[in-house]
Amino acid sequence: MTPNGTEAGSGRTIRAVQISCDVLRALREMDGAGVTELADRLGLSKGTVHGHLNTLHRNEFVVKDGDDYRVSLQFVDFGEHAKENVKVYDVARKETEELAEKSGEFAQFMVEEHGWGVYLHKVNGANAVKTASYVGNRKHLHCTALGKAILSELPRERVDEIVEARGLPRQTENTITDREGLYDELERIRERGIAYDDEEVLQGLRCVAAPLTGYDGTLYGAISVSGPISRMKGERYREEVPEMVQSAANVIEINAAHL
Amino acid sequence: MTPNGTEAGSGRTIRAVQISCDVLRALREMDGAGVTELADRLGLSKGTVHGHLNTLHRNEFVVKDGDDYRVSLQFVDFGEHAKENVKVYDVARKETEELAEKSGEFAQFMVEEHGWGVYLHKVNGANAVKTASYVGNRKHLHCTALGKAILSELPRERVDEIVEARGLPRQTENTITDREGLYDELERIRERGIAYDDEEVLQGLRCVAAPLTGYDGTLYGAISVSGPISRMKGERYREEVPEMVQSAANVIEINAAHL
DNA sequence: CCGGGTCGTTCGCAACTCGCGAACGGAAGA
DNA sequence: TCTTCCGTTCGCGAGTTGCGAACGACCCGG
Repeated sequence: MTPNGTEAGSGRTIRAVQISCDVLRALREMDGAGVTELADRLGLSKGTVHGHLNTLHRNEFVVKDGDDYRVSLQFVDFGEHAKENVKVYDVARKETEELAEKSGEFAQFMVEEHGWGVYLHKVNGANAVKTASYVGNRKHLHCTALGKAILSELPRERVDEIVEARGLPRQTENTITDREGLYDELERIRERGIAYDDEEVLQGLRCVAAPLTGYDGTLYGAISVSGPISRMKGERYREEVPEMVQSAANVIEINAAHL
Repeated sequence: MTPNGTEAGSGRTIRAVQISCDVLRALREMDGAGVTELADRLGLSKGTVHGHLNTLHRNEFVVKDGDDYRVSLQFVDFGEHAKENVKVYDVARKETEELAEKSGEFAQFMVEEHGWGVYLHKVNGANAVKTASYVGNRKHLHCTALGKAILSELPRERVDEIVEARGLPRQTENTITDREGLYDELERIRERGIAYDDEEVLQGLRCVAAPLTGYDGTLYGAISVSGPISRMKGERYREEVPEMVQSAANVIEINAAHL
């Protein structure tokens, strides 16, 4: 059994529950839908879908808006609880805000879950930069500075597991898409203690990230500063910003020690 | 069939899905738990609970941390989607921030769902006041200014339905706990266009709220300003703040018109 | 170093659930 | 008015699922 599940398929799974999960995922992706629409998409009978929606509705996981069903706001409540369960959440959140202020740039905080990188906080500094990601968004780990910082502190077999499960899809022309290249990059990150993203996600955007690790080696996540290439260059990109990120990371790690 | 489901129980429900929902709710309340713990609490066999957790884990709705299971961060993602589905979310969010800045107090935005009041945004003004509620939190509608503002714009039969389903539990000694008293209060709110909470939630805290309605009568939610009784009194409490709230509500309503 | 207790996990079996498909009723459009 | 589309209901039989017992790993105390 893997330590932190990303394994493909094992043990018994309950068909009815699987169907409800499929229904929920479809509702999320479609931004709401009717019974017939869902039944067609999922290859199920209308009666079946209706039964599932009815059960989910009683449990307040979906809302009914006329004849359309949508994912309910109870997910916000559950999500908030999930965030609170992240050990360093409160400290990291506060420190991310400070990092944004100090740098004047865009600061973010990410953790790993199920082999994905999940954004948990994002703060605009004085010079706002728009990004497509939102809090709760799940992204591949290999193609952002934050994700690579996280991967760099995971044991090799876990990295393999994640690559196996999630793949290394190309994001831009700078994306690392082969396993060897990833290993090399992670090694460089471990040496520096800092991960870079040089226009790998978005043209003209650079990002500097540091992993957050406990003294016992546990990995908490990563924090970063992103900004346009016009401001992120030279000594600022190589020294100044990395030091700010590193020192914020240290503060979080120290505060995490007595939790 | 009710227009916006709060009805008790009708139609077929799927037992396996019901069990998984119970498991998720229990996990949320217990902040994570093991198989045996859950089985005892829910009156199910260990094997059954394990099967459900396994299915939920495959679908990434729970995380496994050693032998404990917890609600996953995927709920954050789903929650974000649910928020985006709220029509006035973006406008209301922005206007809530502005309201906090103008008033210097604590501003909030709430919508109704499944007979609950759900906080969707909260902003601290210059003079921060701590409150227990968080974004995504679900509260009874009858015991806050925001909730009463919402109820005041709902048709009477829907109010009855909600009272039937959720009850009128006492929060403080000022809580309205009988149906007649509630009707009277809602009538006063409709006359003024403004709902007050005079230490009904927390001693020393006052709140001023306005409902958000479309021109066709649809109800979007409510926004409010809360502050300590020391600052919320006299003309400021009766005129100044209500006008600020009202005008913010108008901006939202105007922007909502062309959506 | 051993043994009792705990835990998560697996598995076979029987009961009953649940997915199907057809039929119904209402709403909207031609 | 007739057609079509939708959500909803319902009976039936295949097969899913919940149970309980058994297993193996782990921890702790003796």
